Amino acid sequence: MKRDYQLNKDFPIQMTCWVPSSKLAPFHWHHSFEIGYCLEGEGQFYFEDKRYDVRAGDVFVVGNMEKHRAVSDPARPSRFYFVKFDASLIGSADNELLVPFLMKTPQFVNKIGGGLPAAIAIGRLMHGIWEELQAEERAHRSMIKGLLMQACTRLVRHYATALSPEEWARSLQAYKKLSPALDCIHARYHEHIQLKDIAASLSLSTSRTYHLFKETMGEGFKDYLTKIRVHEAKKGLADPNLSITDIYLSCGFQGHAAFYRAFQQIVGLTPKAYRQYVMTK
DNA sequence: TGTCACTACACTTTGGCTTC
DNA sequence: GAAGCCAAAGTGTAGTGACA
Repeated sequence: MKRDYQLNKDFPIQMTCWVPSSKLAPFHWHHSFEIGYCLEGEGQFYFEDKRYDVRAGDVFVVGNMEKHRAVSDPARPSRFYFVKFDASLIGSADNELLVPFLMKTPQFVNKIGGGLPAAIAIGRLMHGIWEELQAEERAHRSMIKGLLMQACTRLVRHYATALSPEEWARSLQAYKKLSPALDCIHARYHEHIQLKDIAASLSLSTSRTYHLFKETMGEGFKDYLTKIRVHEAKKGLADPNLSITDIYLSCGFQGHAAFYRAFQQIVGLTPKAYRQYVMTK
């Protein structure tokens, strides 16, 4: 099934049933949060430098802008439910539910093994969301939101033991504080924005903003901004009618050299090679 | 149009320190 | 503990040219 990363602003949730290729694809990422549930088969799931074996029943937690990719075992291809959603969908009700998606420490384990109670419960909830999305019965959006919040609550309870209450509260507080800056970046990535602009939106110094950003997001401002721009460029490259020049200019890159370097560094392919890769899929 | 290479310079990042 | 200030180091970008 084709993966489309555009979420409906009206109801920002999307679910797909996906079979990863047996060939290792380039890393991808998105602004939305994501929960994956392996229905069957085997394979591997990669997050930057982390690698997890995949079995039926496993649950995977993907934070926003977290680079990830999956590969199927050729003999036993894996099949997943993936639900993507915007933070606004559940954050407006209870910000604490977002914390498992914001944990960026190297010790964080993205996988919840299939036999664990949290994975079993989340698997049931994912089936429920899928059925609601297929049936589209009256008030299905409320039902889906409820199921998603239950799934996030299971994640919160599962991961609660990984952090002390103080660390948990600090993580949440930092995200709340940084939230206007993240909104600003996502609204203005195509402009020539700088750290000082983000600092201004938070009424903090650039130095303090840098430290806050790094602590909360696990990476620097520039890296985060470049990832968003490359992500948008990838979407543009999927359209053969757009020239590469138009694409990089519309994504906020000031010149072709900067674009090519950033794209190759993050995706591992040149823009042209990536376009060919997408067209042959 | 796409890619690569180079330089100068602006900007970001980092760490230490101070203040509140 | 949170936040700001500062300076040095590191990094990225703009601009340009060459080549396929």
